[in-house]
Amino acid sequence: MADDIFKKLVAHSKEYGFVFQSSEIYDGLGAVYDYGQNGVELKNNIKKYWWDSMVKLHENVVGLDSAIFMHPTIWKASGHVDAFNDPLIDNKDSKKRYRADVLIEEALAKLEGKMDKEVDKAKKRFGDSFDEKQFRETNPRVMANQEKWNALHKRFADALNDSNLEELKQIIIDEEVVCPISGSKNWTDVRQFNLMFSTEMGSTAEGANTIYLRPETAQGIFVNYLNVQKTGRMKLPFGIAQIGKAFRNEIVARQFIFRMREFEQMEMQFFVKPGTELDWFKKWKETRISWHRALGFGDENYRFHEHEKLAHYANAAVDVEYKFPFGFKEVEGIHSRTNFDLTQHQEFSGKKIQYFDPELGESYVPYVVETSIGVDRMFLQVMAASYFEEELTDNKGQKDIRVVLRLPAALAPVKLAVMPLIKKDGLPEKAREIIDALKFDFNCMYDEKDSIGKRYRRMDAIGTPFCVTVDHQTAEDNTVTIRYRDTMEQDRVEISKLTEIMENAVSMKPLFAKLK
RNA sequence: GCGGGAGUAGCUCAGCUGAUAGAGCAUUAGCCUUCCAAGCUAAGGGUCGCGGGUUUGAAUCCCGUCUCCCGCUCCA
Repeated sequence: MADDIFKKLVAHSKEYGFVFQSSEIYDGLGAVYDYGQNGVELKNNIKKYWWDSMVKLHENVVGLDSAIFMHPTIWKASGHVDAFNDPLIDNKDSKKRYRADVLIEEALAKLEGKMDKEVDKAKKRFGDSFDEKQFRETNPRVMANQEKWNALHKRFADALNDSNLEELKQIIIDEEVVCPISGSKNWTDVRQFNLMFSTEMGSTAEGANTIYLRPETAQGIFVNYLNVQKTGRMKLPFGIAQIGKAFRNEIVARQFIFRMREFEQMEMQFFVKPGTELDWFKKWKETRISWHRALGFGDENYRFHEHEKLAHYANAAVDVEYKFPFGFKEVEGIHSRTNFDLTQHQEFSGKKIQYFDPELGESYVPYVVETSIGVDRMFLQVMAASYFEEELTDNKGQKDIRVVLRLPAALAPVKLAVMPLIKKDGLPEKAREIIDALKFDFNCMYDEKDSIGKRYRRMDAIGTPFCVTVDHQTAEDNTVTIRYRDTMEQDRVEISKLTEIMENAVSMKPLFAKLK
């Protein structure tokens, strides 16, 4: 049932130019998607709603746009390099997963065991006069094993050094390593499980450095903390907001645009005095939920999910979850990140990252409260919340399904469609005149093809909140009809009033008024 | 990653056990003019995901591969 709606939503997103699979004509690229002509408008509007609510509405929050490429040491400091960087291999029979390097180390240990056994035996035989070093260097069986060990060890070290995964697998095959559970040698390829994408910077092979595509935008804010604080003369508490792309090489990326390998984040890091972070955490929690609720998708569809297990950097964490067709899922996270990140960067960079508190007369590393929302998840949430299939009955008693995207007007990709009732008698020209007057302020669309009812439905499908129709009366008194997407009702209004009507209707101000 | 299902026109799908690729909607052009889809006429659009194999002949059978969906697993 719910699944059905989700499928329809995916199909609708494609059919009406919201979301396309990346590289579709080449069979697609896993978990990467493109935004189409309507999708990009909706996405931009979502970003604007967030950006303005953060940066414009808060005197002490400023923006930033940091680069995707960053110094590789940043990811050591943040913990991303060590956190998840192992060569893994699966046994196809037991379906158990092992670290390939550990399996090889065990093979090495086995050889060591063999040699030790020989040594022990000899020790017993010769007693006190036994010279272990000499024995090891002369006994043919020990020497053979030592040679094997040396060769294997070198091969292993080289493979690790070059991150040569094929070689690691070959070692496991050559050493006839078996799975302790299934006892089989039926292995998958060795895969490097690193959530970060890497690339080379520098055009010559010798001079090239491995750098990573950022797996989160937050670090770009932390490393610019001093720049912004000093040049902006910012006083604690203050925040830095950023919207940008991040990349994660997910093992399992699923559910349409919910979990993608390339995605966009809207993050705000709020720097506070140590000891006050939990109060601010609470405050931002309320602010953020009110931002979601202001869109009018129903308060009951949102809930908080408090984290019990906390990440290494956090002392409090909560998710804002929305009731998707496939269940309650996270759209935003609010985390109290303590002073972990700034302290780490202070250590790794050797630069002091502190704030001089004029009240206390002393310096400290600020604590951080983060709000982090996925643009793409938010996009999916808005689509899911707006998609309706309405059953209508026309005056002949015929049943009919109307697909309508009840997008908040401020977010709608197209704000206004202007169309001539029929495409002659000067009506098209008049319609274009109206568009020319409005197109700089509102995203408008012209349509003259097919019956007026059909054109209204097309606009419903992409969530256009208003349709203006030019008819024969327009030439007489300069009025048009304006038809509302949600009620399907219409009013007759003067052309000269359209700008004002539209301005009020598509403004984000009413949304902002509801924010805490 | 494992298991299951799927991939045929822009969308939704039909095409049974091998023999010249279909429908509805959508699109384009023309006619008609009518404020809530489905009026008339015509047209365009698919080497049936891709590669290989079996066969006189493959959308259909076999193998591989890619992508999507569901479940499990993994992870923040």
